[in-house]
Amino acid sequence: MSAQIETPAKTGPSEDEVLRQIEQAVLDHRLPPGTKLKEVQLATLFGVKRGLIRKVLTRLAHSRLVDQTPNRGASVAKPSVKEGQDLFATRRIIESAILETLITQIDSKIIRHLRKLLEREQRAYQRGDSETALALSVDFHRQLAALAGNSVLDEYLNDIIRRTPLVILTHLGDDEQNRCRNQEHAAIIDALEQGDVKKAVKVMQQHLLHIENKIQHKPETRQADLATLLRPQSEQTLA
Amino acid sequence: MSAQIETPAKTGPSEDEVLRQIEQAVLDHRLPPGTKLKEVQLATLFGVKRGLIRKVLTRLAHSRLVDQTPNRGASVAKPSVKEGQDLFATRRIIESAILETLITQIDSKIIRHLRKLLEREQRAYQRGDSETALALSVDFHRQLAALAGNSVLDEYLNDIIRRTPLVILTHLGDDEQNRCRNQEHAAIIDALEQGDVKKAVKVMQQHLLHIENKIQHKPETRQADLATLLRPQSEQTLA
DNA sequence: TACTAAAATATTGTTAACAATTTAATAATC
DNA sequence: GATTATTAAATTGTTAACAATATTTTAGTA
Repeated sequence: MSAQIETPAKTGPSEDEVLRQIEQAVLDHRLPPGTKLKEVQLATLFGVKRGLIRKVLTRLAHSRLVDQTPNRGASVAKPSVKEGQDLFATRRIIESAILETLITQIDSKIIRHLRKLLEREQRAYQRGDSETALALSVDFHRQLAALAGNSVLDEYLNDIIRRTPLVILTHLGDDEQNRCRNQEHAAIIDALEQGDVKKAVKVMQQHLLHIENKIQHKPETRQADLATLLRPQSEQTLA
Repeated sequence: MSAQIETPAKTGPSEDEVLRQIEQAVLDHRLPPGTKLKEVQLATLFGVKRGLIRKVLTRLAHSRLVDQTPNRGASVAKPSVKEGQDLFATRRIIESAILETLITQIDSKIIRHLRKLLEREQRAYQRGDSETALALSVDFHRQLAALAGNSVLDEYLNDIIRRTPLVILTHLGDDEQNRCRNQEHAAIIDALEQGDVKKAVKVMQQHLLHIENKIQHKPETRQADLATLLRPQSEQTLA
């Protein structure tokens, strides 16, 4: 392989790409709540200008993933207990509505699609790949929202999903116990297949309450290394 | 009073103030969908720098109140029929959930507060002040959301409320017929007072469906210019 | 006139330099 | 040593100048 002498004017990632990568890092628990997001550091890390980062941070703050204080910069948001409770309560409402919307258009193809996703999730879990398992369990909820076909509900659920890790890490800690149990995902698929919405909704409610009920007072939080952002790009395999 | 010779370095409105004013203008039907939002024009209008406006437009686009196309600037969003339907369907879900949350904490004080608001709305309507009437009827829904006490539900309802005029003006037109009927607001208060959530929810559903059902195929005032039609594949921002 | 091409204008996008502020480091005082 | 001042460094915030692109106007041609 030949050495590259001249720097080839590498064009960095776009604004949306940077945004997505930071969102993904939060989702993957690589960026814990409270992490300071310094502009020059991010700019060099992503290979973009500071102005780009600045704009992205503004957008992230607008959707409450980031806290911005004048003259003191941005950091990954740390939702209050109240906000966490409200978020989960709303999540139950939205996810129930998604199931009720989805049931009207369930067919065997959708069921197969969901089972396939679930299978991958289970396999990842069984082989101890908890990182992939987490991503796939998030995907399960996302797929339900997308399949329901209501773009606004989809939008809102995705907003909630992005903010959920912040609540869990702030108030519960990064523990296997605080994640989706995939046998409940299985039960939801079963109920959908049977056309039993009420049951599907009930399981979903319990599924979410399982975590929600734990939200009380916080344990600890530490500052994370921004360089973890360089590691990532683990392709979140999405069908 | 002495004449002021020197220009006193008037400090313009803040970023948030500019944002709110534009949002309010949309809410008041003063800024119809499709209106071009030119940066310098807005900057001089508000007495701020262009950079400020630029940031505000980014935020407005992030919450789908504004459409932004690279190199062609921003304009007030024109939601599609599909988006309009999804928005209204979601609104029914959210407002119902708000009523169900609110009912657990209803007391005579809240009822009095709502009736007072309703009275002002009715008076404004009766004296032909349709601008105030519109604002107050919006306030009715907003107050319900605020009183329910779930900050995320509140956030989402406000998001929907801000986007609703865009749907109505794009697909129905600025007509008295396409507004809240305040006798239905009255019926909702009555049901809440009686502690009858089911009835309150039912009235709310009808209330919203009254407008929602009209959304069909657009009377489309859009003058299709050839340049836009010939432009290859506008990038669809996927949620 | 109707159409095309070219120039002029207007508008958005980007950048680097600088200002303002906060944070960290060092020195001074008790 | 602990606490407060003082200085230095780092970080965020702002701006004006310029570049890139789009739009309008004008001129040219059949």
